[in-house]
Amino acid sequence: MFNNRNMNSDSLCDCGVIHEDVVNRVRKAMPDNESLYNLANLYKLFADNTRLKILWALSCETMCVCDLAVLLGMTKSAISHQLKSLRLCNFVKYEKTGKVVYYSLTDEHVRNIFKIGFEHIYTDTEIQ
Amino acid sequence: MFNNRNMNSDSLCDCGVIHEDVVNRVRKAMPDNESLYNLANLYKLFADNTRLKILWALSCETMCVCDLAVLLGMTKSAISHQLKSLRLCNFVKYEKTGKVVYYSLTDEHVRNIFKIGFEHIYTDTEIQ
DNA sequence: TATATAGTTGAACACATGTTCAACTATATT
DNA sequence: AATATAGTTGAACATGTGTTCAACTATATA
Repeated sequence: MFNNRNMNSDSLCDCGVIHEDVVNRVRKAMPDNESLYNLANLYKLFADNTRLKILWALSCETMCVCDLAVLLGMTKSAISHQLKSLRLCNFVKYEKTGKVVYYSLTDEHVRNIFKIGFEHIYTDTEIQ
Repeated sequence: MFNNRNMNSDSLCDCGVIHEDVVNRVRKAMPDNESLYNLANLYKLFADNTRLKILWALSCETMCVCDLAVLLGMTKSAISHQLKSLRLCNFVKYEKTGKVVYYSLTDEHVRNIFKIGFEHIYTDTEIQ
């Protein structure tokens, strides 16, 4: 996770600029590279089936690692690795009680992102 | 893009269920696999730096492939490949005028998704 | 103290994917 | 008709990344 591909910033490009004014205006309007990098990393967390299911499950109820493993039919190890990514980005928090670690969502952001995502899916493709 | 990893659905898991009632409730509340799969694919489009920049640029102005290539310092080929993915998911539309192909956003969904994303980034990490 | 279970971790592996390259189409210009 | 430019496409390549496996820690129980 969280790796950039090489962006070749001092760029010789294989084309003449068609609309230099447009390019200049947009260049000024673009967020800085760090913000865009962080934003891409945020979406990466939702871009994997396993993590997406974990997030959805936690948006329903607090669950321990075993619960999630059984729900998704995967090993505790696989789940734990993904939970680590989600923890590092502040999407989930956890609480240890005896041997069991309970995970839950940190805040409402995840639910909001789900909502917006579903809106797109169900607006233009099937159904409509 | 758009490949699923093996989900091992008829699962022997290496753990006993801790809270079977929780698992059952959540299982019922989960969207069907196809919806989650589509949702993950949607977020994948935002999860790459190049595509993210293209989308942001197009959220500012209509641009041709050359404009985008110069803006991002990449080859037309690289840009074109990414635009194809964005087209297939109905995020961008295009119009050909002579030799030039102009791309723009299909609707407001992209801007909405950006907005929600930035909200998360600037709420819990840096700043405050 | 010995054993069992919940969970984490790092390395290895296999697969997914973004970029490059070369060849191609389509339109415009000479 | 020949040439130049905008853009697309498929294959090859290199890199990124999710899962597995084995070893480990921590807590609870016998």
